[in-house]
Amino acid sequence: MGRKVGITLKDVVGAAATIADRDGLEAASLSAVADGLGIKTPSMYNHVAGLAGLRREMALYAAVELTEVFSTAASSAPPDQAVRQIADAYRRFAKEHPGLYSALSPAPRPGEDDELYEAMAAPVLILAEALASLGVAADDAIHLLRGLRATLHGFVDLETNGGFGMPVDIDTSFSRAVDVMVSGLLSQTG
Amino acid sequence: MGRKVGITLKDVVGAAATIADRDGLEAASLSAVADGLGIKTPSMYNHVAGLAGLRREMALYAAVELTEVFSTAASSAPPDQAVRQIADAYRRFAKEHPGLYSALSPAPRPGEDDELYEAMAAPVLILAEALASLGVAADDAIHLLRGLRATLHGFVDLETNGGFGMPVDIDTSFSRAVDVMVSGLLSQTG
DNA sequence: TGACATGACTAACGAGATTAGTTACAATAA
DNA sequence: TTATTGTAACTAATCTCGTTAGTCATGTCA
Repeated sequence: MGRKVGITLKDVVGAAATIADRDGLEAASLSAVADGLGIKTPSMYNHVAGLAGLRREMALYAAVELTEVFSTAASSAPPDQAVRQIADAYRRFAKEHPGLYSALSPAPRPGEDDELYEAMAAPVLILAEALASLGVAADDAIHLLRGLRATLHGFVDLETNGGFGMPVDIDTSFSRAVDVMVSGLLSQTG
Repeated sequence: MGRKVGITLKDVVGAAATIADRDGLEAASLSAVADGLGIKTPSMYNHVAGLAGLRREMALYAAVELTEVFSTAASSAPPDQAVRQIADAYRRFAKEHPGLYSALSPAPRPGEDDELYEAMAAPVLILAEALASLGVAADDAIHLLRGLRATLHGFVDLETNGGFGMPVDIDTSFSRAVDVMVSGLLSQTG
């Protein structure tokens, strides 16, 4: 007993992410993750602050990953295509990592967890920059950013939770929704 | 013992909704609802099929309520204002009944629960009619309906889960998002 | 070499969901 | 009126999880 197995926080979050992406966030319980790592449930407390702590680490990891995904998408395209590239990357991330994606909600209240708050703000800032490069007026920026975020999040959330019943091509629906939102933004701001 | 208290399914769902709207869907556990009704947890099984059954009844109730809210909103305005009225009513419902609203997700897979499926389709149909009255082409109807649903759902979900950090007027953001989506729809379809 | 921090462990408890079996009451049929 | 039956409450017991407390082996470092 007491054998050190050499488990790192990365291992813990990785195992949790794997379970969550396969079976849903709820399935990534302390006991399931411990099982996956080959340790007993109470030993999880040597790595994370209980279930809430595990969820927090998953959210942090998800935010960092999403930031990188956004960053790659934004820089791999001409500025006028950045928003669309980010939108596609967002949806791809959510579909490939549904468990991690759902770990991003709810967001911490301001002042509750600054590190996580910053990490979750990062991808939003990248999207904001991409919008700015399209010529969105600074005055309207926050409103339009919110609208676009709502459309992106709402779409992938409905999609992964079975909200779209009709067997009509969903890729097309997404592309159209992003087009409507982006072109709508521009026509409003001139 | 064995006293009949005269609890109806309506009572059960009502008590669950009250708890869920106040403390979140998770808080509406079988034991918490039983407590609220003054009965023991196992007696809940005389009214609903376990926790999953309770959630299902809550979703059904929420869908019926939302349908009525949509119906009222759609008929209390000229056709060209119906979509906006529905959008506002949608957000109001989600903010007044956050627990019930979150009970609407996930949706049942087709064939899994026809009654619930139909009930949840009803408000979507009302929104579809309102869109049709704006002159959206039938060909595009499904894509555009999905886009609008995504924006509405994403907005209220982000709002209630603390996703909007900035202290900038959220009513305005919502109104702008709906405007963008609706006018975008129209310009795309000609 | 010995003290200490780390990270595993066992034991124990509480909350919640669930199942099985029991019982009181009300309505209805003989 | 009385016997029967269904409803809806109950207790008892079990399982899974999360959590805390306390223990112990191992590697590091003075």
